[in-house]
Amino acid sequence: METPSPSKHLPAEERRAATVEAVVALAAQTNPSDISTTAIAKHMGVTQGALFKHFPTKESIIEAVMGWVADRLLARIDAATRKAATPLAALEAVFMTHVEFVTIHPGVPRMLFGELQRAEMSGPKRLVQALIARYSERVRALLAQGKAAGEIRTSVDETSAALLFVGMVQGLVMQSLLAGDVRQMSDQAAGVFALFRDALTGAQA
Amino acid sequence: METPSPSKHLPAEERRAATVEAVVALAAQTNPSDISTTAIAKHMGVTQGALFKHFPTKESIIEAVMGWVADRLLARIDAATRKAATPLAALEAVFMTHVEFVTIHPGVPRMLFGELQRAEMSGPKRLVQALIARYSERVRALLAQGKAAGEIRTSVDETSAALLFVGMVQGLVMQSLLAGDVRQMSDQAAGVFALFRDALTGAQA
DNA sequence: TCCATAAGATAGTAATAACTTACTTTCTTA
DNA sequence: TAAGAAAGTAAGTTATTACTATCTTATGGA
Repeated sequence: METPSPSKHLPAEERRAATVEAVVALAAQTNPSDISTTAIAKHMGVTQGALFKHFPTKESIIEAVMGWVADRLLARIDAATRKAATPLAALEAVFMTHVEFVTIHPGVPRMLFGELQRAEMSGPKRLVQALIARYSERVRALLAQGKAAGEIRTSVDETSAALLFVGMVQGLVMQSLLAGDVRQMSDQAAGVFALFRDALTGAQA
Repeated sequence: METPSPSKHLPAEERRAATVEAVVALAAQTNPSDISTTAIAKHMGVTQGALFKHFPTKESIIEAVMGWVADRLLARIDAATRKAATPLAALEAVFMTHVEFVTIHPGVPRMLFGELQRAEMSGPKRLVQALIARYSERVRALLAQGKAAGEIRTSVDETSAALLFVGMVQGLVMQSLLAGDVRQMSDQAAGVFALFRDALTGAQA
């Protein structure tokens, strides 16, 4: 379970990074809401108190994790967008990239959702809201470009389509939770996106 | 916050029902994972220990809540199905009924999702899995009927469409969490379902 | 080589969790 | 109307939580 454990002492920056990765790894197996600081520390092969040499609070750890997620996910989908030939192809690439990301880090969507439904406005929650806002903005932009390029019907409501887009990911995540297995996601993703594309382009009966 | 409080002593059956309703009410405002037995009891105007006169464990309380949800939700969507003229109309009625249910009980989908991502196979989790299985089965049956009636393209993959269906609800729930307001859901629901219908029927460009 | 400091270990703290025990109040009914 | 059962209270228990104070060890530069 523990990391290969390089040396016992790590410079602060690396220890912080290792902490974030430990949380992401734990979230893949455990309910995010009962990831304790003790569990994080044990996963890193370090005592619990040591964590607080690098983070003032547990919340700041979660905040770092959310920042990590936002950076990585947005970078990936931006890269996917750049490589795509058309807006519609970009939407598909973004979707597949997102699904792949979730497949690699199955705990991430659970953590995002968990933070979102927190009642009080915490630092982590703010980061998640910002991430989703930026993500939706990109999806909407691609939808608009697709309309301009004549790839997408102009009658399509962009707000609804963007919501449907993120809903598809949520649906796949839920399905993987039901099956207790994350690998099938990629297969199902193609079929689901095909339906989405039909809705956008106007499918043939 | 507390219930109008009828009398201090309630027969066991009513107390159990009141407990379930208290949890559902609390989940609307609080993160389900930190609904304590103390909070439940306080919301009912009763001491914490009193709960354990009626439930052996906290898990059994959650289990009762999940049973309550399954009964009510399935009854509602079955009623909606019966009233609808065609399979496609039934799908829309089921969707709108589901959204309405979530609007009335905003904490319910959070609880379901929270139980689903529990690692160990608990009693509540089993009930949620059963609920979703039965729900998906109904959706799939309507899709098949729609195909037979010529309302839905035969090329539509039923598994993907069913997944998309539940994903739509998830997406709406996430959106309501972002907005911190559940009322807009019903409005957005119509637009999202319109896209879904386009995908099923083959929309006109 | 030695020492200042960064990083970690050990062993605490108070708060809160679910659950229990011993006792009391209310309701039912013979 | 009195007795027994059902329902509730008050005050505990143990375990776990995030966090901290004190002490030890490893690392890198002069």
